Amino acid sequence: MAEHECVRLVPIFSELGSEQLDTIESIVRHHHYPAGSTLFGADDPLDSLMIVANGQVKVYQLAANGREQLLYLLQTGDIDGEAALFENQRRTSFGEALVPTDVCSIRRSDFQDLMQKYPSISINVLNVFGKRLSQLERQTTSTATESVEARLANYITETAAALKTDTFKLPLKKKDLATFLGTTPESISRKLALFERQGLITQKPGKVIEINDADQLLLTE
Amino acid sequence: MAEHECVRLVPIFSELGSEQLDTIESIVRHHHYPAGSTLFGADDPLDSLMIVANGQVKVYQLAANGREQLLYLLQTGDIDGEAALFENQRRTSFGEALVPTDVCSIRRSDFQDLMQKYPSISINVLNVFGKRLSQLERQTTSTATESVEARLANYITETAAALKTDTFKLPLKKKDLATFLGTTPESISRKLALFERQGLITQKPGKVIEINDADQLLLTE
DNA sequence: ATCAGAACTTGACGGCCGTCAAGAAATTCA
DNA sequence: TGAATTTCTTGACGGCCGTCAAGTTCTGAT
Repeated sequence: MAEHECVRLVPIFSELGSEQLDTIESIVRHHHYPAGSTLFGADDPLDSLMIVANGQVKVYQLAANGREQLLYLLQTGDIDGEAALFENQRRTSFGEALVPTDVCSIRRSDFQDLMQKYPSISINVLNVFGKRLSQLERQTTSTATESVEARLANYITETAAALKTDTFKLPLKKKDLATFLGTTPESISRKLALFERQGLITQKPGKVIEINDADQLLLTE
Repeated sequence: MAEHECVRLVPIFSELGSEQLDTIESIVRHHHYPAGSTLFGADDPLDSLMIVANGQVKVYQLAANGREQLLYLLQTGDIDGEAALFENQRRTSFGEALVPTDVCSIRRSDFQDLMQKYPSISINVLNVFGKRLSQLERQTTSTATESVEARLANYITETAAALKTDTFKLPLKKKDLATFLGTTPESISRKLALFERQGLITQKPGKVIEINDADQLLLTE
């Protein structure tokens, strides 16, 4: 892995010059996790900011009743760790590598120093947090007020829109998708079968979905 | 209303000196809203950071199906406006004054200048956002995976814990509480009656609730 | 204090969807 | 490639809870 790879790839450091990136690189720690492993505790304490240098990470939260909820699917370049930024914040979520994943971490105190020194970093982090807040607000509203059918229809059209294609492969297993949408794998199977019967989508082998009628899909209640 | 009242009362400006607060005060705009009015559009554009100087504000979001979801209940000193901080962010939520409320607002560009000049502000805002993110993560998980009964029990114990008392008045009408918890007023009535029958709480006139068995309440599934 | 309107409670009913189970399909690993 | 394991699908069933309705209590304005 080339040096600087990780810090140069993260949007939150985008305004910084080469020397400043070198400084940051010197305080960053590198880690590698095989697919399926848990990024948590171990040699990576909870009070660090994590940067996904390469790979994919699922971020879960555990509910009181033992169920888990998929909160985020982090991609290369994404960061995680609200917990890294403040004291007295108990982390209740945990990450799991979906594929072999490289991660860089910066300790809380180091990162706070950086933010003091380079205000642009804080502002960039604020942007990230703001987007995440908006996303979570929509997700909360959605799971609280809409049917499973509507949530799934919405997820499909949003994913297609993000990928700018009508035919795409679901990036998650049904079980993960279920915990993300606040439902069960069985319900997802059923609803997809329903959409297909209605002619709204076509299911192909390998979790591939083709959208036939995006407009009608969005009208699903 | 005394000058400086609003900027001096907000935690995000807590590290600043008196002169700096004067500077900020000069770019702040003051507003007053009677109880029940909507803080939105009108003379207050969407691209401002809002500070609740005095009063209470409900922040709602509208779902695709027309239902509304109560996201936050802002108190004096709280801020709102992720939307204020980035471009290209469509606001989907709206605020409503619960009681007569004073609000100060700072325009996005002004606030961004402030953050560049005084890094402590960004860091304080990050703290606020981080807490809000954590709260929303828990709320999402809760509405997605737990029963109405468990969510209500949890809300009651949390509210009591926050107020450090076992007897307290519900701060919201049942309808608002319902949209906050992702349920209906009828279900809340029923579940409270159930808790009372189980001896876990006692309901008194005026939306006052007394908790008799907090431990058992938390075990509700 | 009185009264109108809002908020709340309670019952009956029905549908959505979660659970359990069993068989089919797909993926992984040797 | 072939077998073992995981994932997925489909059916049957039941319970939670949302909806509608009607009666009651609460609240606030005159």
